[in-house]
Amino acid sequence: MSNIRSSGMTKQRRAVLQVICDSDEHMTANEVFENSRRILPGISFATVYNSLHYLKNEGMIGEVSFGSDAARYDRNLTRHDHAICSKCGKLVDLDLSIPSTLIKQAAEHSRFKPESIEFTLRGLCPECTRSEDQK
Amino acid sequence: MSNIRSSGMTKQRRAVLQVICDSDEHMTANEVFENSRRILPGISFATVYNSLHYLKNEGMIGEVSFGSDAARYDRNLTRHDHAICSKCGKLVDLDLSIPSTLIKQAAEHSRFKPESIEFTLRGLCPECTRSEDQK
DNA sequence: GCTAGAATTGGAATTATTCTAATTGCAATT
DNA sequence: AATTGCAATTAGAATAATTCCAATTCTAGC
Repeated sequence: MSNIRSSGMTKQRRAVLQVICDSDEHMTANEVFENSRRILPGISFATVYNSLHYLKNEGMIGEVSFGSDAARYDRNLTRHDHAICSKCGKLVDLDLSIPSTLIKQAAEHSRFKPESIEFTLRGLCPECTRSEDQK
Repeated sequence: MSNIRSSGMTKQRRAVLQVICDSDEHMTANEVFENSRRILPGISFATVYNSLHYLKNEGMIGEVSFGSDAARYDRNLTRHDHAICSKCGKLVDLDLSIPSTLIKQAAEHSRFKPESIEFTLRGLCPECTRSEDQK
């Protein structure tokens, strides 16, 4: 039962979910913790992690990560892609239409049973491109 | 100068590079450290990280990461894609031909200056698919 | 209401990564 | 060829990220 009223939905988990749903950002676990404390002052870091894992498993939030930085969590559940700046680390969402032939190709090559697919562009964000040009 | 003989190529960095080039795996920093110690017993963990970052910047090794696990490093420098098992975490390389229209689309949407692109398939690996079926 | 078992929490421990003071090595100068 | 000053590199120590597991809280059956 992945409903907001389902039994597993404790007040801690609801607080974590609310924090993520109220933000446009891709937050780190630490940022989620800081914000969750405002709603539920006694919540522990471990519980935030438990909640993030739970909510991810229930399909209520998404997790992304790049390089060796901390993982990030967001409310965007629809399939989407990412662009990440190789200089400042800025992460933005993209909506691309991935050809079904590409998915088929990937599934065949890997012999995996596909669940989801994702495309990542690495490059310079507009701000960093500008500052590179000035050099 | 990203040459194996360039001045920045210290014995520590050479050891780290050798470890990665001698392995088929996508190793964590910890695994690289363990193996580097065999070549250069006194090397520190921090130096392994420094070396990994240096080698990555020089384009001599690749870094990938998924979810909140540790980042992984590999020798495969050619552009390639990944499939990751959502159950056991197994990571395999894929070679897909990404249509140039997709790259253009991504660059336009994000307004980023593209450097590299990557496609990720999440799903069940053949082994996990089999064990799921048996349930 | 009581009890056993399952689910959840959070303090403590572990693991991953970065910071920065100390060291090393190079190149210009004597 | 030794000396100096500077920049690059190293690695111990600190910090940050994540997980473990004992204690606690729920829940269902009696």
